Amino acid sequence: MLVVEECMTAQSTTPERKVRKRDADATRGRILAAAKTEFAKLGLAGARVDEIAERAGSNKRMIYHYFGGKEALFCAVLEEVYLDIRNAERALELDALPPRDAMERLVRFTWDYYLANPEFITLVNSANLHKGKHLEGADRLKLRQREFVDMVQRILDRGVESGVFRAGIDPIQLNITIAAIGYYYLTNRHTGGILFQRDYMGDAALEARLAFNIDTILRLISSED
Amino acid sequence: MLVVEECMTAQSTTPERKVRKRDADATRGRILAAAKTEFAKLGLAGARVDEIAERAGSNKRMIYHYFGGKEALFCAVLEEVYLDIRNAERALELDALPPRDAMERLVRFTWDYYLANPEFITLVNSANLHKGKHLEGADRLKLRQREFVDMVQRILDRGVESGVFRAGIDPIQLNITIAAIGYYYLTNRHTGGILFQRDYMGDAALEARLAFNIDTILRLISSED
DNA sequence: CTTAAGTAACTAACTGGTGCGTTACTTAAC
DNA sequence: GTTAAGTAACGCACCAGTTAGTTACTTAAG
Repeated sequence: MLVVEECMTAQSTTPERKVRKRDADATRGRILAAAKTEFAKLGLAGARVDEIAERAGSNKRMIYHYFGGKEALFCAVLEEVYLDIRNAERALELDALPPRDAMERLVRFTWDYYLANPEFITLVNSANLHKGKHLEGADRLKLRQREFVDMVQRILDRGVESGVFRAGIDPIQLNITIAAIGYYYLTNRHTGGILFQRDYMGDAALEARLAFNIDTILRLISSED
Repeated sequence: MLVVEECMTAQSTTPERKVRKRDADATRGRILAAAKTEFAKLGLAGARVDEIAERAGSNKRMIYHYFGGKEALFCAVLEEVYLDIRNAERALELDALPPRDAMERLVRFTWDYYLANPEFITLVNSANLHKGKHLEGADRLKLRQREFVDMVQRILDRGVESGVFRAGIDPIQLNITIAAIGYYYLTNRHTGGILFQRDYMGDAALEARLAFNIDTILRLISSED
């Protein structure tokens, strides 16, 4: 009710105020993690700011304090998950491997990463539903992306030089294809499982799909059969 | 078309009440079409029932009358768009083509269909965000899906028999891969355009991608280079 | 008359965002 | 070292605008 009950009892009234030890970075981090989970599960429109606050063990006010609003929080989540995957790819150090091994390792890694981080896929889908506008300001990410394409280009060049790959393959098209064959299978795992009516996410099915993907990519780039 | 025939000034009392000529099927169809557009653009949670009603030139009560609710309407939209694509594939009559031509035609068709019907992709993404539960009752669709897989199997068999395809290719894996390489490119066109920083949806880019996709599939299934 | 199609007004619950006060920590003057 | 002033972190309660779903009613059609 709107009954005004102030003025009196100025001090010492508020009985059960839970106060957390202060740690700005930790709170910010918990909010970001909770937002990642929530946005991944329900999308931007479906996610609830109250729910994110509660999951974070914080409150709504802090979300607005640290991030400015729901959409800005979504931007922060998106940039984080994209940087995470690009950093993980970089950590593979594929330049140190023979070209064929490097490529197979990249296909395997991409698949494993999607499988271990399903939020990434749904978050990217949500970003694209909103025409990518939440990613437009992420300049650091664009740089990382370019570095990644360059790395794939180097692998291709080494493979052509050593005769195992054919020449003229566009690293971006290859990149997109490597991502596509894993991403599609996993992003559509629910509708796929229903429509194809066969084991879709069991160990055997996942193993078979990965093998098919590796085969697809190697046949695409190999210089001979 | 959406011609609205108003019964002008029927009784002089309520001055501006627009009354539509009665046509249950047409109204149902307009609601379904409006819902398709709206769900595709904003997702299940982002779509607004009021907006769908307005776009349909109808009102909210009719949505509850014909479909029962927002989620049931989403189910109806989903089943419709899936049946549409499966019917279009069937209409290709690929059984009448030589196996290599049939496969190339299927890759082209899949790409063209996604390009011409971008709602299909975002609707499928939304369905999967909700774990596919809105598709579970669509039994007619499961049958169509199986027929489609069988057709791809027949093409593969004919190709093996005539020596142009290698043996042992799983039609479902192939199917998924054909869809994947087109779907991924288009569903992630916004983030892809931003991150790769090059022409992504221009005519030249689309043509190049289609060519790459055809090449990928033919290399995957061909018996020789 | 009866039935089904159609419409507008309504409501209860929700939701993103804020106002405003409180508490912990830092800093600097004395 | 003590303390007062300043600042950032935090929390509760609330609002104003939505939103899915409903009720009550009107009207076309057979």
